[in-house]
Amino acid sequence: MTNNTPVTLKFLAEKLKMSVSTVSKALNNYPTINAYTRQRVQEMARDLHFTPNKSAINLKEKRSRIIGVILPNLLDHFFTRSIYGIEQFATQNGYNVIISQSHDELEKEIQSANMLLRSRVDGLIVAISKHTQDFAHLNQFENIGIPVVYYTRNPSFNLNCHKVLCNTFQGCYQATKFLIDRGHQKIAYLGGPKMINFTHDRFNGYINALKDNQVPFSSELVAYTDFDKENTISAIKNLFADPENMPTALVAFKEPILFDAMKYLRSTKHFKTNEVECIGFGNTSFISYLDSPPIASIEENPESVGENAIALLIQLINKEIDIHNYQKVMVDCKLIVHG
Amino acid sequence: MTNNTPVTLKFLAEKLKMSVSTVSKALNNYPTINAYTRQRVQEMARDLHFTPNKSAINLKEKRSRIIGVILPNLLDHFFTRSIYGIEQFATQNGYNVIISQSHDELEKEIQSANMLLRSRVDGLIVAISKHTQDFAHLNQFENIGIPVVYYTRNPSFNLNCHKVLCNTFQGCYQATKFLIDRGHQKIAYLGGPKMINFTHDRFNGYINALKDNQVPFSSELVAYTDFDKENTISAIKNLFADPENMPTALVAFKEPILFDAMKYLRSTKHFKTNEVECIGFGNTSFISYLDSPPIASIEENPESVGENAIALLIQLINKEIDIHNYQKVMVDCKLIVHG
DNA sequence: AAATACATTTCAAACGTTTGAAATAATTGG
DNA sequence: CCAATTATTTCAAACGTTTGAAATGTATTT
Repeated sequence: MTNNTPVTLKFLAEKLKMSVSTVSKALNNYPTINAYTRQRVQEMARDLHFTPNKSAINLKEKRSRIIGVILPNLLDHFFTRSIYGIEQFATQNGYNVIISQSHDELEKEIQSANMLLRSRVDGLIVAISKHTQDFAHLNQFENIGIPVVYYTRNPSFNLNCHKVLCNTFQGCYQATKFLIDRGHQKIAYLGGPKMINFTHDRFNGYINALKDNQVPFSSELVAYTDFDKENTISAIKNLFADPENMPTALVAFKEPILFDAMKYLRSTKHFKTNEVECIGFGNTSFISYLDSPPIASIEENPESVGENAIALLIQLINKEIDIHNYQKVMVDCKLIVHG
Repeated sequence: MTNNTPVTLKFLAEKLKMSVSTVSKALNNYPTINAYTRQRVQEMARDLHFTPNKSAINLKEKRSRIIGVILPNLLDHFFTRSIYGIEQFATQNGYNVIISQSHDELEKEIQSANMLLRSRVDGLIVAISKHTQDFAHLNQFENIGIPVVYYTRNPSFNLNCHKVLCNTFQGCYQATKFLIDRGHQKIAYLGGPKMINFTHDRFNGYINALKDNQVPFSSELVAYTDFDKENTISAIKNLFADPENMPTALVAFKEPILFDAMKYLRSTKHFKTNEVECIGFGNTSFISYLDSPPIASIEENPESVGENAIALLIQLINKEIDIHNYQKVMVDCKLIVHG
């Protein structure tokens, strides 16, 4: 059953007793090929299950129709959802996607970059690891004309790159404003790792919402954590340390962290009265199953961020935008108020 | 800054005034190449950022070092976790992974398959769509010698394929046994769509656990649903219809469905007394945030399923196992009891 | 000094495809 | 019926790499 001579153009040509170029042109519907010939070739190709060899075509055409994606982790909900958008858009436009996880390690990110460079991807989408300070492994791509789009996590100090970002400032501003409008004056802010660039954008959204609405700012209402539960709890303890001056609301930089915080608060007497209204970034689908859900979520639209990233990348590949005409695309967040 | 003449072997050869083959062999550490020459070549390659063109190598070596993965959906937690395992294992073994979503549609699955076939993937891992009855688009691969491994979702009636599956029978048996051991005699079973093959394996696990422990089976304790919330609730209503004969425990085929069920039950008086103990397949990380979590979860080890699939695939690619010597690998589930 | 052995480099073909130029065949017009 | 047109097919080079065979260069032996 297994056919061991591969069905190539040459093989078809021999079967049909014509030249390789005729076969090739017939399959590609060249107008100079006689209609009857074309039909014969296409029939034979179908019958023998001819499949053009992409490696050969890539070599000839100097492109791969493959887009590389490097991201920290495939378990993070944000990235999973963005990949969903990227893959879908890519397929619609005739591209394949190769995904590579850096596990938030620089060394693995470099390996992934080199692997994708060898594979001659037509473009690269990357969410950098939290340790990435040096960009040589990523700049290689642009140096040989392969466009790179940074999404979400990006080099904050380096302006010379294409970026697609959540408008996390706007999201945080909106959430804070929402809480202010509900009458809160003591809104705590629980920020994320300071090495991730958008941590600061979010903080600015918070600050600006306070300022624009004449709510006094207090540094005692601000704490930072990372993804570790212990750190989150100790941050929360600090925020809620002074019984005279308890926050009545909380904005947190990511929902899983918020859930840890809320779980802890619920375990203390303060929260039982339900006076702390919480909002986090994410909009996890599981929220509907929580007994005491956050009052709202900041939906970051990861699918849309992914789609915008690949849409921009494809424009760069097609040279509809010059590779050095650096773009910055912002995708707005949306405040989702729960039940 | 942008270098427009690509750095190829030929380019290096001209720079170094030697032949292309010397350069190639020097870079590949051929012992016949003089040590000094090798060093000169490797230095020049490094300085000029030479990157071998994989398309050319693929064409020459008749392989791509790419593995294709087709799965229904990148939002399903099971698949996301399995991809995590697949990608990691692939990278460690020098393979890239191209992922393609079928969105549970046959038409899209066929498109994905054809795309991956053209890309000349070295092997294919596939979780079929729930509508896949005909396998022509997947059989193409084996017909030209490209191995295919089915994972999780697989053609139940077709024995002639490689399979890697969760031992969902064992998982369901274990869960049911656990509930019996806790004293339950009326254990309800909420099954999934009947067109997914392992639905029946799970049911058999349930049935066998009952039988082996002399717990009477009643068909009134069994209902089926799909992923739709309304269907789940109406199934639950049926299961808990008779106040004289209420189940005291529940095994559900997937956690999100279980959560819908539990939420509904909680909204009725019966559940407030907490007499219904629930277990579902999945072990979602969010369980720790639920106020009334399931008593246990059936961990399906998706990463391990993914890893087993790709490990088998690589053995098939390397012809360590004959492509027609069809393998069936079972990955055990583990019952996780929640604190 | 010729013969032999060994080290090193180069040649040339191949992988499967595309494509402009050249060749050939078929058709038309005068 | 020959020249001019047009239609159709084939040639040949190219994409970047690998690799066995052939060629060249150098050193050793007699």
